[in-house]
Amino acid sequence: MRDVAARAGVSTKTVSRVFNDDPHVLPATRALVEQAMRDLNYVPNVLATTFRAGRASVIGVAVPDIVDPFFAAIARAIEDTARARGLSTMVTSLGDDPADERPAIESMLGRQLTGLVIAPVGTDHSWLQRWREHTPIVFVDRAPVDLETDTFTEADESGAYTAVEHLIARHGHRRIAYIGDIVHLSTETKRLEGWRRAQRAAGIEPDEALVQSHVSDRLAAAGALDRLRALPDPPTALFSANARSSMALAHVLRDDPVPFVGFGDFPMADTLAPSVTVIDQDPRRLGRLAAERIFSRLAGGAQDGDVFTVLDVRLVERESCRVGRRD
Amino acid sequence: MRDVAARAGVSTKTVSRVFNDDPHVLPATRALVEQAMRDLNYVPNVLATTFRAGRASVIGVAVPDIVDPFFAAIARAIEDTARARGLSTMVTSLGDDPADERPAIESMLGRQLTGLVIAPVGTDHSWLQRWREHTPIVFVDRAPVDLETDTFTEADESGAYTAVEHLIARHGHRRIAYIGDIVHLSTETKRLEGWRRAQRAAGIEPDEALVQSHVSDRLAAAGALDRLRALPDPPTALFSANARSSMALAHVLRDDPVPFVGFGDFPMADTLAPSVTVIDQDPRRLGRLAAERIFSRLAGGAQDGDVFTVLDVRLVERESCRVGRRD
DNA sequence: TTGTAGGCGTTATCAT
DNA sequence: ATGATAACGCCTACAA
Repeated sequence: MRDVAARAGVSTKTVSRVFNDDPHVLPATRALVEQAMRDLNYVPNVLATTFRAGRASVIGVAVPDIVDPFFAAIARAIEDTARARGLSTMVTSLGDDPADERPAIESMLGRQLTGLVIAPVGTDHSWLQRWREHTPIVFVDRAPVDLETDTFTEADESGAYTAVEHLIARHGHRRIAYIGDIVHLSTETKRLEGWRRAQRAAGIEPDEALVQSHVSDRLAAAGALDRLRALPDPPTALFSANARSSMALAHVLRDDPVPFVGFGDFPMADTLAPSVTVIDQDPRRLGRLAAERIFSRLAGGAQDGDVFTVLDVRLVERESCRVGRRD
Repeated sequence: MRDVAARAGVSTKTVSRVFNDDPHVLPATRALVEQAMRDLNYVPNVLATTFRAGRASVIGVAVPDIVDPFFAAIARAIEDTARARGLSTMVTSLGDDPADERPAIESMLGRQLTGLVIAPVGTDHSWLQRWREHTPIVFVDRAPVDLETDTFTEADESGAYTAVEHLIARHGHRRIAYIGDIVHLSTETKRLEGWRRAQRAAGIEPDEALVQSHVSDRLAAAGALDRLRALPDPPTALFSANARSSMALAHVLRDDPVPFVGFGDFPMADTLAPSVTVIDQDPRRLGRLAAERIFSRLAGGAQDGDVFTVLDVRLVERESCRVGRRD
């Protein structure tokens, strides 16, 4: 910048002004500076600007796993929204272990981000309270534990209700298993509640023996199915509480289908045979809303307190809910 | 930091030393400073450190689309490798338009990254030359155009050869269509070469009428199939040159299967009916090697010039290559 | 072992 | 409309 200033015969401040489109620069001066910038192909030092501003023009995104298309879609939507405002995006995959969450997130927060979007895996978020003074923090998909902050989730309870109610009312099932993964997540507890409520509404007392959790891969899915089938009164249909479990189940059920509805769409769900009936979420919308919330906070939208927004979901009926019954 | 120094009754430099584990600090002094840091819960300003160092402790990742599991796996591997060394990762999705590539990448490079990994979509990369002086740049999956730099690709030509040779030698096909997407990518041109060579090796003259490109979604896949079927001598088998095309094709062929091998595994490929025979790549390995190359450059590994590494691929035989013939 | 001085590149403030 | 000065927080070089 100094070189540019020298070449144009002005001060560095004027160069700075030209760069920031400050109107208080004579057109002639501006042209001179711009020419000098071109000659030296000057690139402003973002690091210095950032340092001066005390804030990185970066939105942080912390999700369980960027390889999961659901979270990738959220990240992509945040990225697109951020880029439209000239910000970049920094991504972290948190992994499966709740204990790794805090250091991973704190290392992002230490960078003085413009904002942070979290889809958590942890069991406590009270430690985030002190960071909130510096950085807008928004939770997506999963609610925080022991912390109040902006949160965007999907209609977990009513979506699960819809799925289970569909199996009961439309397909006549009375024994419906619940297949889930990480029990402490708000998504899972809500969906389990929906599973219970749909049954009670139909006069069925939920049988906790039909609840299988920690189904995160195909092996676990096969194990869960074995346990269910060994029951004195085995289920005639399945409700899978998340896409990861659904994908594992779909594979295990490939040659021996069981009526089945999953929470969350996933790649090729509509191409499998049978195609999988799902509760469809909208991860892009989730990501966009989360990013926009950060910007509205920055613009002073903190006045209205924390928002807790629940997005609608809808049943996408395909084939898996009506495959021939077993037994 | 000033506050900590004041509270501990030392200079800021000593605080700095404590933070950086400088051995030249008396244990007593160290304890004093650490106590003060705790009291004030001091967090060092990464922005300032970064600025001072002139380099952000960040690895950039530019891929066509982070929602694509193949690129997400590359990004995840880079992230894991980077994090093991205390670096963060910044991700950009480049999108489909080659014209958007340069500004997207330059906005990352302006941040003085530690290194940048690119899976490009563009048609020219000569402009990257001048950035290379400041930042190690590594290409993955796809080779750069008009630029020499470290590159990690897969065995595109021989992988395609293997796939097509399998359809010819094992399944007796002589009319095998090529279904691809973006023609100018090195991956696609190499795979097309492999498609040609496998046929010539079997005494078949490749028929360019069997080449369909721009198959990026289901609609395009259906159109390509229609055109192929309208041929006087339609193909009896298909080779899909990338996972995106394969997923689209698998959907369109769902109720009317055609013998089919795809380049690149994809989610649920082994669960579809028929399950899809693919050439399996290893995106995690690609990502890890790319990240490690950046670190070895930083450590002075530039001496050995640019590397151009080609990773092996292997055929994963499933069902789709041997479904009943159409004709 | 500890402290002082100075500068990284940019921009806000206050003059002119 | 333009410029001089100082400051952001940290760390290197050097001095004590």
